[in-house]
Amino acid sequence: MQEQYNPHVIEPDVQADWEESEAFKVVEDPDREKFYCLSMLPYPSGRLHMGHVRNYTIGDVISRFQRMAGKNVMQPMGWDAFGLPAENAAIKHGIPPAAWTYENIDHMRAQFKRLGFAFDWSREVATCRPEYYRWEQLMFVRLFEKGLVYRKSSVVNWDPVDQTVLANEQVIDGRGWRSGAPVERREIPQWFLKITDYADELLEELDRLEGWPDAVKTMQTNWIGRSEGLEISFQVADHEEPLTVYTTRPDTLLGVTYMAVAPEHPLATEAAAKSPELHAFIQETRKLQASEAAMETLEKKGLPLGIDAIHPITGDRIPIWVGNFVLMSYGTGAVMAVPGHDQRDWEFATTYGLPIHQVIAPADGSEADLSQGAFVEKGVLVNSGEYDGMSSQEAFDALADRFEKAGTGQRRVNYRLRDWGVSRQRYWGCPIPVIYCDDCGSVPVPEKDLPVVLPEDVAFMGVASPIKADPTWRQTTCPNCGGPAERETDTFDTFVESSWYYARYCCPDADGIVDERADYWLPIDQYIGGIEHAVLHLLYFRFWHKLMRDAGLVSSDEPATRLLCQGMVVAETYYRQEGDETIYFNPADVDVERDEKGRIERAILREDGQPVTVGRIEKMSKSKNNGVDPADLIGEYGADTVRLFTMFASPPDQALEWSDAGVEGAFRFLKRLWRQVYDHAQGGQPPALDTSRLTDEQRAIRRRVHETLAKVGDDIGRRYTFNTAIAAVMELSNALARFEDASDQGRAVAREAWEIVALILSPIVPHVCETLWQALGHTDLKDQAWPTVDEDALERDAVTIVVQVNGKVRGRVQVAPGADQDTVKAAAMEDDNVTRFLEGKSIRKIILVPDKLINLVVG
RNA sequence: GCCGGGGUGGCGGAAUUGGUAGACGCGCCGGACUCAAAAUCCGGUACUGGCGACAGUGUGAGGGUUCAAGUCCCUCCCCCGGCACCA
Repeated sequence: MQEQYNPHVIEPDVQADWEESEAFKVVEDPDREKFYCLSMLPYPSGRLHMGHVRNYTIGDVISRFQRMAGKNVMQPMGWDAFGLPAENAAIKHGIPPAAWTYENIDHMRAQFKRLGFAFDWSREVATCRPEYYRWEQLMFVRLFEKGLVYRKSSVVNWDPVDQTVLANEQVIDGRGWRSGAPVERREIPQWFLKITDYADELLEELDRLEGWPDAVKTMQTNWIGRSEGLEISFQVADHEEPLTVYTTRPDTLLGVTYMAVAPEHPLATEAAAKSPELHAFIQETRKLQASEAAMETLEKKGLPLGIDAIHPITGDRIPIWVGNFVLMSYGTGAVMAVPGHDQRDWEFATTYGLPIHQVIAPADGSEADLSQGAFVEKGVLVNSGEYDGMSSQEAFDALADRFEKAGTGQRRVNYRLRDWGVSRQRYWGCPIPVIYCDDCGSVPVPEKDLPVVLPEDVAFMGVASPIKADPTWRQTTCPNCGGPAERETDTFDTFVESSWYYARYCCPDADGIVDERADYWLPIDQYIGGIEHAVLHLLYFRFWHKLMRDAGLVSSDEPATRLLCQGMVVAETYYRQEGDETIYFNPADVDVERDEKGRIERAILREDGQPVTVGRIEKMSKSKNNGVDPADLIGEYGADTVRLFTMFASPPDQALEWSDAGVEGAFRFLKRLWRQVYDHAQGGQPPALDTSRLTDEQRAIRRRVHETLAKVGDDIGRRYTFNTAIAAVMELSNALARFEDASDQGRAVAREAWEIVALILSPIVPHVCETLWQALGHTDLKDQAWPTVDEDALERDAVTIVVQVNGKVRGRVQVAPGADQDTVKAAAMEDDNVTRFLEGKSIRKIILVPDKLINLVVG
């Protein structure tokens, strides 16, 4: 053993050994309990960032712990390799997206290996390879045949200059990010998967996902947004077609004072033909962005169409308006408005001087002031003729019965969830396997003709997709009639690839979507990824699993039993304002000056010695220039230090604030630990531990060792609070530093302690622990089991009880464990400070929390 | 706008089921070692008052429940994530 801790020597050695012995390669073994630990696969952007390091370190710690707990652990890795950034790189630098992507994958794989993650690399997949995406095309074809796929028009952002569809993130302040041209809304035909067919199951099974965070389950519940309501048809004056709306509050029907339709609604189109003002308004709404956030925050505007609906109960004429906030693609493209009892309707009615009628009164008999805002709660009907006095629920039932009998309405369960649009008008994605024939329509590509391969050796001319720009790629013949036909040139949403990769890892060489090995490994025992995926990815992933189940490919209902959502990695920002421009400086180039209390006084750019402004703490990003390159850190401190700090700085589900000084601290701890074990090992092999012959001090330190062992096992194995596990080992290491006992049994106690430390820290810092373990006279820590707590070692002779008087701490007393109230009280009465606060008062009540606290309530 | 999460010393955080607020680490202050510096080691460090024992205050703001509240309830403020074509 070297005297100095040198990660750059030991880490490559340990990693070479893992590589040689294929230490983390696993095969199915029905006789052993399996554990499938999966971290969300990365997009190969080029270099690892700290978010990756955090995500995969968490997964690695859990994997290594479960391995020590005796499970057959699979931890695979792969690449979410299709996506927009590869196309951007191609457009900017002229490199084909495929070449750019493969280069990035090679670089990042090497970085992963340098971090010492226990991945089974034999299962690696890259989603941009035909041998991966062909199975996804096959799945689509089967869903097509099952009727779970359909094509309809939907809205996209259109850049009129670049003549291309823009992603929401490519629209900045309503303009295309490259062209700067105002973006338009455009409807184009696209493919959809019927996720709404599974809405009920996706909702109900959330209740059974006990290992998922409540936050995720709540967000998914709200996203699916199941509601029970009534679909009602309103006659339109001088029109044949009725106007159909859906409402969850039919009890407010008598309070309807206007209707609103989408700008694309046929009634709006009809009215606009006669009114230049309406025409101009509708044209204006085309410039709005397609995103929901943009729709919801825009100023609500509208104009009357000059067409009236007929109220189905009163027969009154109700004006129909066009509203910029109504979307044609949701529901029927029309809504009924009840300004008295819906806040958005109230605001619109107030702006445009539309009447506000109260039809619901508070159930408790109080008054609702509709001049201040809508009364949105349920209550008792008023001003509603024969329905007056009914509760909201009674009125719901009465009105639903009435409309169903009359055939002008029906009860309906509605979902906020919309079907999944999977078409993207981009090149670097999986081709959608459909052929268009003038005679046969949309025909799925026959299974024998799969995969439809995306050409990889392409050049970008401008921004257009090379397979759209190339007139020959799409030419084909119809598989049905043999006539000339064209291929679909759209590709899949990349969420499709990430919806089933976890199943492919189980059997990466299967000749089919998956084979029987999938059912050995699935469901995933622990899934780890960012909270930003709480809804979209995690819902599509659950949906696709059910599609595979219903196709007979897997037998479980849900893909993952336990989910951990890790927080972001954030860091300080430093900047200077130069005119309109904000220039950000990397924290590595800035020196911070502090006052004598450690508060930041100012920050200086090292390069020019001039001050920079200390900005707020933000997610690490290129734009804020506050990223830290993991490669640099590994080069300086080694992988173990980076892993240790990442796990120590905060609990996994919270934001992790980067701190260079904190990394130093982690490195210092490993150096100290190394030194302590080195000093101990210099003393040679101690005799066997004889627990019957220990001194009080030896027993005390041994109790701490086993307490720490129990706590760390609980923290890593159950609570996933790796930060407190590390803190506990640090405390133990501090205690062992003060334990200077060179006697035989003293050294035997220390030996046991250092062995346990090496074992329990090994999931987090595997390289240094492997080396220390060997220095303590063993071989191969990687095959060791998690140590067992010696319950006898945990026994105590005395406990400290906190003494409170009226809830304030006034003293502490030592008593035997399990002491009863009278004993504790008697001990407390001997404390001068306690009796001081009891003087002249009588004890009214005593509360004892056994072995912890006694509260004397006096008055 | 809607849905979800968060706010505790100078900083990251701990307090697991309503029971000692501030573990552990960073920073800072003081000391040892050194010709000196770095590294390392030792001690101190929520705030206010006090030599001290100790007392008072304190977990975003305000209110409430309780013997006891960082933790439960109500109102409000601020920050972060998501909002269906970023991944």
